[in-house]
Amino acid sequence: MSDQPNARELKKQRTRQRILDAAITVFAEAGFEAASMGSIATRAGVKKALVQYHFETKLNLWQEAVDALWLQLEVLDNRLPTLPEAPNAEQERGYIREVFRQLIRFAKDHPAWVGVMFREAATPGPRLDWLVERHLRRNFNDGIKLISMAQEHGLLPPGSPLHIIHIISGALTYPLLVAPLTQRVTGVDMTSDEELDITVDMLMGMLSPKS
Amino acid sequence: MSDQPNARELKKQRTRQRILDAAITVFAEAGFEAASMGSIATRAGVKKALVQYHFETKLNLWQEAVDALWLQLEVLDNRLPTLPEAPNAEQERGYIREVFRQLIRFAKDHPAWVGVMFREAATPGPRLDWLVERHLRRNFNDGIKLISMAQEHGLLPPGSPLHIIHIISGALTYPLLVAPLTQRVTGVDMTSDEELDITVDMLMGMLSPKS
DNA sequence: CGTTTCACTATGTGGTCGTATTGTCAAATA
DNA sequence: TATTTGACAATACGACCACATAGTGAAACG
Repeated sequence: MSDQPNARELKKQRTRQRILDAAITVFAEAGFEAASMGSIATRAGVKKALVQYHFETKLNLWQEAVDALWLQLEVLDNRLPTLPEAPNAEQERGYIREVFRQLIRFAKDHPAWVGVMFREAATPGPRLDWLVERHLRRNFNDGIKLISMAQEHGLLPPGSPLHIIHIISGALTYPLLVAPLTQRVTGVDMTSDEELDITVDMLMGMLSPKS
Repeated sequence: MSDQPNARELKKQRTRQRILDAAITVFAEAGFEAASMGSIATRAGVKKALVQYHFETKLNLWQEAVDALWLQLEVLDNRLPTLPEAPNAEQERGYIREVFRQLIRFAKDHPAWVGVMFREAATPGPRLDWLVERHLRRNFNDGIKLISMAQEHGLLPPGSPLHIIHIISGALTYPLLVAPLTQRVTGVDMTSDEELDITVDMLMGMLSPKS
């Protein structure tokens, strides 16, 4: 057969990946409409026609870029701690805190993920439909499951998991989203590890068992 | 002089306002780059050249649209309750709760405001610079002042007002931002008054005095 | 080593973008 | 009523867009 690592095939895959990386960045920064095949090509250091050659259409490039982006989520999954079998209260709080820390750090380390996520989530349309069926529904269900489990362990206050996940997600991602604004107004970089930890600690304090 | 309500001048101002309203909507939905003078003209029911005639450039139209949008904030200011002189604990909690409710309801009733806000806040650039100096710095300082005051009254937990305002803002606006996504995944409309109230109550519970 | 394959390039097309120029015609003015 | 004004329209321009087509040249292959 022909799956020996051809020098030709290898180079092809490398350029493909270069284009994909550039596409992820540009799509996240500019949004689908404002991003252009030309700017993606330039950022990847290739000719515009080559992007078209490898990915046919802009929509197809976007979908493949999104898939590549979501692949990185598996890295996050592997970083998330697992709750010990018979944990004490101390261990439980440490667990949920660590989950929050990993979540917000992942979001910080993958601004493209946050960018794409928010740009598409805010606008109904075929791209959101595709994204929901392809990735987001599963992500969402996983999140709900995590919240429910944490509630059963008394780690989170009771109440609708749907609303809790919105509040937590908002509290964790908002500082990253508007970081350019905050930076401009206050000079503080809310994406630094120190500020992120403060945010997590504050949220933990708010979510702490029974007032 | 000439400020009697000319029939000519009156019609002019009416078309100007029509264009401005259309611009607000389109800019909020599509973002600056993806919004086009043509689509704004079409939505306003006028010819594209007329938009150019009234507002010269796209950037200028955007700035005037943003100014018109921020004018609506004054309505919010008037709706916000004032804290009684010597309030008891009950009144104080009612006060902060009402502030949250008015904030989230304003955001719901003015999706264009939220749209513009987030699209620009997330992307550094000259438009964000302009927006900060023109409106956001003042809005931000007002917010910080409100948080600090609430803290002094024991209405909010102690800690950096900067982080608290981020958490609260995120918790309140995130559900609205990703509402199209949530709707698509769960069928629940997080922008309905009932769901908004649940969110506010839950946030109030988290922020309640001393755990 | 001659032939074929294909990653990549040069060039083109129809469309839309923001912007500029010129024309038109009814209302305001004197 | 004769003239001027100005809100609005018609048209054009160069730039850029996504996408299409016809090469080209070096690596792969028989």
